[in-house]
Amino acid sequence: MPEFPEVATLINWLNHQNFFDAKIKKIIFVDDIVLKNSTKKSFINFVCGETIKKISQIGKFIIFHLSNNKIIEIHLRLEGKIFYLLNNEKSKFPMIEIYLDNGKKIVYDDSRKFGTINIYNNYQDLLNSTEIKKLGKQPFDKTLTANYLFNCFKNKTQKIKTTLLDQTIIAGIGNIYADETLFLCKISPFRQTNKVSLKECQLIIDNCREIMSKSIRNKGTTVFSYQYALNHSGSFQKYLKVYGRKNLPCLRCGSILYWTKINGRGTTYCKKCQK
DNA sequence: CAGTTCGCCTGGGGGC
DNA sequence: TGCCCCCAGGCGAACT
Repeated sequence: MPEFPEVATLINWLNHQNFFDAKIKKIIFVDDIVLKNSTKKSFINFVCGETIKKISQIGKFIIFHLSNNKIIEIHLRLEGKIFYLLNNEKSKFPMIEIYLDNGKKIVYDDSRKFGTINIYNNYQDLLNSTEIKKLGKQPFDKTLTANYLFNCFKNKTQKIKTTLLDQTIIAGIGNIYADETLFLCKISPFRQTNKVSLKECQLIIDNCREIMSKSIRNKGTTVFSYQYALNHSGSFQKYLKVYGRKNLPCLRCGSILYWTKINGRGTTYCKKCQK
């Protein structure tokens, strides 16, 4: 599932494609369920005739900046993908195909239909939107500090695993990087959030950044069907220490890794190493 | 109000 | 080989 490093990889890839002067010509919908604040008709009216200027990231959100300051905001959720294809190429589960006047198309592909797409008249409207406004710090934001985290954590009694997935605190951590970060920090996913020390807050930030940087260098983690482009997958799964390794020996102490559900999320951890 | 559970959705993997 | 069941999970809504 795309988390911060996978979204960053995708955006980096897209920004290296050459569609920035091409005009959007027509849109074909297979399914419009991902459109949240527009209809097929208003979406078509909004984007047709525009060009894409650049693509940026906020947490797990992908931001398409169009001509005339228009914005398309995409969240891939679990299985969403964005492909840049020749007109005669086909992805597996296309939902929206955006045809450009250069013989190619941008395809939003999503087998589970969980993704979301919103449109905004300008960047400020995007920043004022409920889903963006409530986001916390991004992983590499300089203002993400131990003190900030400690302050967010101090009144929380829920398990730290749940808190790390809370996008209003750190925007971009998902299930894989939450488990990996806690393992590196030697913190049990069951630990009550307000029992995490200031020192451990710094550890969480450092380890989270380290894993995410390494993941981005490896073009993300491929589990299930993640691809950042058609037939291009990441390879960070090779370096995962706990996620997907249930019942395998801990790479630090050798004891068997446990798997459980915390707030409905699969969680793999080492009972011995993580306190 | 904080914390937890539910439901959205469907391909694919496991069991038989 | 085919069929059934159920799991995967981000996040908003509903619930406790």
